[in-house]
Amino acid sequence: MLPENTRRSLPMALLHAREAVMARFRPMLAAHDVTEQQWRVLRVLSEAGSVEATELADRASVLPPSLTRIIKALEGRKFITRNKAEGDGRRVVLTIAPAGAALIDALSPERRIIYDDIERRFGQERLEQLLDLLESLIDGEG
Amino acid sequence: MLPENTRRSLPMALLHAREAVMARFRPMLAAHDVTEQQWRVLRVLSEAGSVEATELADRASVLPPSLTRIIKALEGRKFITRNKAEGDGRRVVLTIAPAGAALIDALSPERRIIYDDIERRFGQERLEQLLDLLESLIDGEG
DNA sequence: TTGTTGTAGTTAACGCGTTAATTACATGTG
DNA sequence: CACATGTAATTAACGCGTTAACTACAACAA
Repeated sequence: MLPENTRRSLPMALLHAREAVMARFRPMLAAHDVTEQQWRVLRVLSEAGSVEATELADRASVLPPSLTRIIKALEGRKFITRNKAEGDGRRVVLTIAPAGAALIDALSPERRIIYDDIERRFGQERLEQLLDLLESLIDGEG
Repeated sequence: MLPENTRRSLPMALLHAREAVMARFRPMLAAHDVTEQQWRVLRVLSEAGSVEATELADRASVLPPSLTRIIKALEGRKFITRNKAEGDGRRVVLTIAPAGAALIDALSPERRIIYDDIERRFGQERLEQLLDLLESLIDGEG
């Protein structure tokens, strides 16, 4: 059956929900001149150290063409470094730089506050339930 | 508490879930040379007939600058018509045109099949549950 | 070695999201 | 009326998503 109104349309609901959540994080990122996608890339590198471009794109949920642009931007600001992989001239290895790690650290407290606030307002149990459903939807449809 | 991995990060989960769902609809829209946003605008106009730009942007979840571009594209293909509101020269009134209505009708059967398939695979009860949680998240955070 | 096939990244083109600035018109105040 | 303020829509600028095309390098076979 077709959704009779957009509010009960799954794609629309997912879009709005994401907008609502990201609205809380956007000001923080904007204040440090980092886009949402750049932030995801930095976080992955921060957790993993050095990662090859393909794996980085996958883990940060960014498409290869976007990653190319993001790398340029982050490298220009000395947040990351870029090197060719030894043994395979096609591959590129990205590594977090001190300035990038510093940015992650600087934003962590604020991130935690926002996360905690969402969890408190929405309810921890329902948040887990929502994450379970989303995870299942992703696996079932992906 | 900060999510320890991206899979349990709410923004990331919402992004992936939406990607997974939209992947089912994208080929249909691409086959008719309509973007996701153009499709949303058309659907709103199809349901409501004539709508002013501001309300249309709101109901289709599109920002005003995007709507301006979308209107140009849809008007160029004679899917909609654009007129100034009588009594207020600033406002713009959009109306669905026959070609636009025809596109909606042409895609409806396929839409239904996709929706039904998602509902069947994910489970109708869990779908309702997910929509409830999303709605609540939107209201609580928006 | 040469040619083919495959893979990793990049570039290009187009559309949308986002924010800020701008234009056109409306409304209110003096 | 003139002026300031407010509102609707557009334009501009920049970045990302998406797809396709392209470059560079690797692997393999003849």
